[in-house]
Amino acid sequence: MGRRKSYNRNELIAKAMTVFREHGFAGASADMLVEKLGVNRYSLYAEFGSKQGLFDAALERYEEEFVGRRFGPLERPDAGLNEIRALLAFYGERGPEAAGGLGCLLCNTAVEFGPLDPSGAGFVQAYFERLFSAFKTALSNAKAGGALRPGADIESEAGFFTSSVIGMFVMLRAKAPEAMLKGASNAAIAHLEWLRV
Amino acid sequence: MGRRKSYNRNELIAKAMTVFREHGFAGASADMLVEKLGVNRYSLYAEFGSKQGLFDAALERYEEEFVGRRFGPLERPDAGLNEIRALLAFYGERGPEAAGGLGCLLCNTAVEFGPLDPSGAGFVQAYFERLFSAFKTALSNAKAGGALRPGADIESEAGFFTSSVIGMFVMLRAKAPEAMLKGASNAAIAHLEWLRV
DNA sequence: TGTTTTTCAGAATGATCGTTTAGTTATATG
DNA sequence: CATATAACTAAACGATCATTCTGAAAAACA
Repeated sequence: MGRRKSYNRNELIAKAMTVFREHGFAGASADMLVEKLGVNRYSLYAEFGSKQGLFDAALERYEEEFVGRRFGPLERPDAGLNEIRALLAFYGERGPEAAGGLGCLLCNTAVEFGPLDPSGAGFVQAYFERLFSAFKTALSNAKAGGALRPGADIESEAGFFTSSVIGMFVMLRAKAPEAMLKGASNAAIAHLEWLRV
Repeated sequence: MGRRKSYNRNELIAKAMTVFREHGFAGASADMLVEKLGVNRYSLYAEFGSKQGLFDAALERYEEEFVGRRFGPLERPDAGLNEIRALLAFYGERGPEAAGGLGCLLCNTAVEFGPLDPSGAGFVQAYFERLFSAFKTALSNAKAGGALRPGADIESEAGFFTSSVIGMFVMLRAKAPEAMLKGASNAAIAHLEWLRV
């Protein structure tokens, strides 16, 4: 039995999420990670194998925590239009100071890497599918309960809401003017209310 | 009078746009730029001063050509809902194979740099303002001509359409499933038609 | 033809990159 | 207390980075 670890893996991943969210994968150097995570580089490589390995762990954690927290409510069997509305309102109310220009890590990664998937883990595609599916689930529930306007195309509406929230993530990331963000959320909510019968 | 240039500045910028669009700023090395632009590195630095200078020229060109081409129609004094519809249809019909997973250079840059503006030229903020303003112009024209549903909040709708197209740019960039993209465009168009009287 | 000027081709510079290494330190066990 | 083991510290490694430099080549002019 040798020297005990003076770091906690989960804490490292949590800090890494913030660094990668702010700087991207390419913009976050190993030196920066060492400094901001407060751990020596030997332990970083021992624990995660590589910078890419740490990045993958951060993406996975982000999916579980952040995406799960925000989109989980839409995935519940009893989810409906109210859950969608709460989500849209949440993002619209945040304003440019919220999350300090970080945006969504998975959305940022989608843009940074484009169609490439260096680790082959498919985090970005899974993310898109999850958002799309969450909206479809909630809309389908609303339809089954007779709460959705007849003739509403669930596939289209789900794609629409997915692209709306992704657009909001980009605006949050780049600290776009607040009027744009609030407008985006308000109009999306108005459209949602129109869908409701 | 000495040796003549064997490169054309405008051609270099056009090629640079594609390289930066695909790889981002950080992901495009000087070696890569030299190779793909077909020019020697001395000329590159002589012409643009730095990699950042070339990048800025690419952003400016992109704004003029691509953003101008797509959003220019919305900025015309006679622009209305038809121009918005054509724009949404254009992006929705492209599919994941279009533009080879490139997305929109300015949108990609917004995500890559977040709130930072290394060159201080404000290209990203100007881009957001332009998109927002273009939608506002077209919607205002429609309202003035009595073609817009009474009570429609132009600021909200403009923010909404801005976030929708930005969301589509991210989907195009990351080659998201085609159903999501088509759905996003179709629902946005349906919403636009609902706004029309 | 020689000279001057500009661009090209390739190498070099100093710094940074991701990752590994070697010596030291801290811990548990016998 | 001595030993073995694991983590820490700091440096090093080989490669890449953006930018500059140097000699060669190409062009126009006298």
